[in-house]
Amino acid sequence: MVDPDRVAAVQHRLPPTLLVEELSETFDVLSDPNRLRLLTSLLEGGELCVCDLAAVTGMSESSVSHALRLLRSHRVVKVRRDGRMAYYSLRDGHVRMLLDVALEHLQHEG
Amino acid sequence: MVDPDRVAAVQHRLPPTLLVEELSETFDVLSDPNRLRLLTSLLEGGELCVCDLAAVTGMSESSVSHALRLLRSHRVVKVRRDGRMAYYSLRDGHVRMLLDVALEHLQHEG
DNA sequence: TGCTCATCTGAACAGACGTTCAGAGTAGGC
DNA sequence: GCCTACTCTGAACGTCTGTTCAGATGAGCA
Repeated sequence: MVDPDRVAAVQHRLPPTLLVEELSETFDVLSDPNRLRLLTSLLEGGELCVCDLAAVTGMSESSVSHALRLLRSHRVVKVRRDGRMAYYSLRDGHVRMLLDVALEHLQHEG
Repeated sequence: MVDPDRVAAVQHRLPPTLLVEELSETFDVLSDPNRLRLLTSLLEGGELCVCDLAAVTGMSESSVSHALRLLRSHRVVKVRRDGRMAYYSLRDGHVRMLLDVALEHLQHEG
């Protein structure tokens, strides 16, 4: 260890373990290409059913359903049931913000 | 398929495959608790060497080195060499923005 | 030249992840 | 009732990932 004082100071200002893990789970949800395609589809389409999401993204309907379940459990998307149909949409605007900032980062990467 | 017109319209407005994959990689970098701890340490500490980062986060120095390599390859952190020491710091402000938006999302989750 | 320390690296192992597959549940049309 | 269509689910399989371990590199110092 080189600078014990700074180590102790930084350590005290770290976020609690639980929060760090929740943050990592949030980013994990966005770390899959197919899930990102589902979310951008909902960004453009507003509200779409499972079978249409499968058609847009080229995924199987089963895979879409699994993915949407994960997104739902993290409160990223919400579902509206109508008969046998299930219409999914984004739950709030944070997804778009996260995508925008990440896009900016990529552009500044060179 | 329920709404072929909308499916085609949304499909045309999806980002290209390569971009989606780069986006998912960016979020993947942030999807690990230990890597997040390293980044928040750098947010607080400004510039820290590998051994101090290991002390702050409780990780092994080998694990820290592996993680920093990944962060470096994605242009999230940069390194300044001074003799046998390696001092790491954040490369730009996007990390803080991403963390802030994700935190906001968690608070609105309920 | 030797020795120590900070960092880096590759291999290997255990655990997590996303897909496919097969099947169940349910609503609507006939 | 019967059949079809949309959605959901659990198990299983291959893949990816993060850690540990052992060792290599390179800089500083005597």
